[in-house]
Amino acid sequence: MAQLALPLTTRSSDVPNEWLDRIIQGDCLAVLPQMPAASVDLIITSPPYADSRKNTYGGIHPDKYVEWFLPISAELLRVLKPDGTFILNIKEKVVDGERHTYVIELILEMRKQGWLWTEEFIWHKKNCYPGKWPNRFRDSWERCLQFNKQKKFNMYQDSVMVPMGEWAKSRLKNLSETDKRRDESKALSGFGKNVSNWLGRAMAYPTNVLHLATESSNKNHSAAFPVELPKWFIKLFSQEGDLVLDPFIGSGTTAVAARMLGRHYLGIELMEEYAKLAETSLDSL
Amino acid sequence: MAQLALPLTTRSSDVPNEWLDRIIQGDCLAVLPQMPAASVDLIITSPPYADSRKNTYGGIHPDKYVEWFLPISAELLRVLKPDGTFILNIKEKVVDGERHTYVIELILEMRKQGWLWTEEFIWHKKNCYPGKWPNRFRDSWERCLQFNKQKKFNMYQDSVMVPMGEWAKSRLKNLSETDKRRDESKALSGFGKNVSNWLGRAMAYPTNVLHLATESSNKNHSAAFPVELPKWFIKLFSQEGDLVLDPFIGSGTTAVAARMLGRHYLGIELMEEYAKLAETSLDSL
DNA sequence: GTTCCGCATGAATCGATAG
DNA sequence: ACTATCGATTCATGCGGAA
Repeated sequence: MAQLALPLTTRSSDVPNEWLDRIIQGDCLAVLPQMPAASVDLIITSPPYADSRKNTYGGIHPDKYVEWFLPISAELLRVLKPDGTFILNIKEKVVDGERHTYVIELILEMRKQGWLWTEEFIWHKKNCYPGKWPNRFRDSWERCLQFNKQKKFNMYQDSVMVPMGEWAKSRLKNLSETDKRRDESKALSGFGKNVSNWLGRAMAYPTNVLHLATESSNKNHSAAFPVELPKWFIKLFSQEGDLVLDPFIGSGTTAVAARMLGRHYLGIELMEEYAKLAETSLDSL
Repeated sequence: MAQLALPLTTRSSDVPNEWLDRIIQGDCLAVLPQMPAASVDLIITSPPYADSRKNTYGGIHPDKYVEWFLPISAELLRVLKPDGTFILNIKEKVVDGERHTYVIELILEMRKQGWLWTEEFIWHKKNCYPGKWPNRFRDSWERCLQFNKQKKFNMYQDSVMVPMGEWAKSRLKNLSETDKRRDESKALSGFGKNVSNWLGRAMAYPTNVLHLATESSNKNHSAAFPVELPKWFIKLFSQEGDLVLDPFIGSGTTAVAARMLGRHYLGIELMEEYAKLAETSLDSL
């Protein structure tokens, strides 16, 4: 098991150590029922894609996807804290010339389980998979579905603010260098509320569209899910010391992101090969 | 009625003149049944959004949206040619803290009518509505759902190719995310305006994500969507002389786009005020 | 002519207030 | 309690006037 290397500022008080900072090799449907209820602050995962090829690992047939996932989402609902969030990264495959409906059917069924479908973020993959088809362009986006247990949940918007566009740029450009230095030092020393307010105007809250390139470096894992994606959601929906769960951790991206941000993690992975890969990724941090 | 001003190279041979290049004021559910079957090459529309407020025009209650739209989509299926395409621009509202499910329910019901859900394009609205809320970011995207009658349909991919020169160049530099997106959108929307600038550059096919700003200022009545949006789909799914239908034409954006591209149009609009506005827009072309 | 800057303007959403 | 209306919040864009 990977051991905790980076210091963490706080600990989730109500979760036994055995559920913290580990990669557990096994079927999440067998592991999750052993976890205490309401113990996880954030769940983020990218489950195996639907695949009609029979012999592919993790390939769930599109027609069976909803019934395969529902028992898992039921367990996730149980282990999530009331004010926690579940982010599901998913995209429907093209089957027989059509977008398959398993994702939208899953949303409807999860709502029946008690999940609230709070939001749908778009991950725009700037360097998407190349290719050309006669009746279709390259698919350059995926859904990041946000589910919650309650209308009130933890959200730390300030942690993901981004630089503003044109307006702030031109305003900042007009400041002389001295002004900038003076303002900066003022803000740092805690004085000059006006100035720090003003500097704060250079930052804006993001929208529900994320622009991230996929990572091509890691050829071992098929799902090219960039570490920036879980990092963004972890910053947005958890605090240091919180517990982040990924029931399909694959090569460990979510755990790496969590550790980099000082959060506890729990990763579950069915395939031994991937579970080992995840531990290796964590050890090299 | 608006008269045809720009020359058209060809004409749809099998559609009576009375259905060509007109804005018809009336309820599309009353007008469409009078149209010949299989007469339209492309349908593109942005129907009234769901709205729970009683006194708003066009406000369909979210819970009634699917049953309101299905009779219309049935007629659209009838009038569309077998190799034609239907583009539906739509987005779900937030109701009681959740994304409402009427859009995804509509997809499932339209498939039962015989529509194929071929693709889902994302329209990324660069200038989305401002605002701040404790549990939600600004919504900066809408769905453009593509439906077809057959797996084989007309698609003219070359007509929407984009230059990759500028985009590739900016990738090498360390531009901000906003700058990168701006360059990309400049390439998309600039096509057709400054074609000479792009001559000799490498061209690439676009993806299923469109970056376009909404048009707000200096228009008496705000156009629902930017004219570049219907233009893009009209170029992609029709040829000169084809017939483009918009059953909720509003201020006439789709008709303007069609005429600019040498396609026939038919616009239907319930509100007299908007129907007149659409004719005015067309006359000023 | 250019470039720069100020300003109004949105297919929104939440929370409080009022019936 | 439950529903309808209103005010506050917020930022990318493009126009028009000014340097």
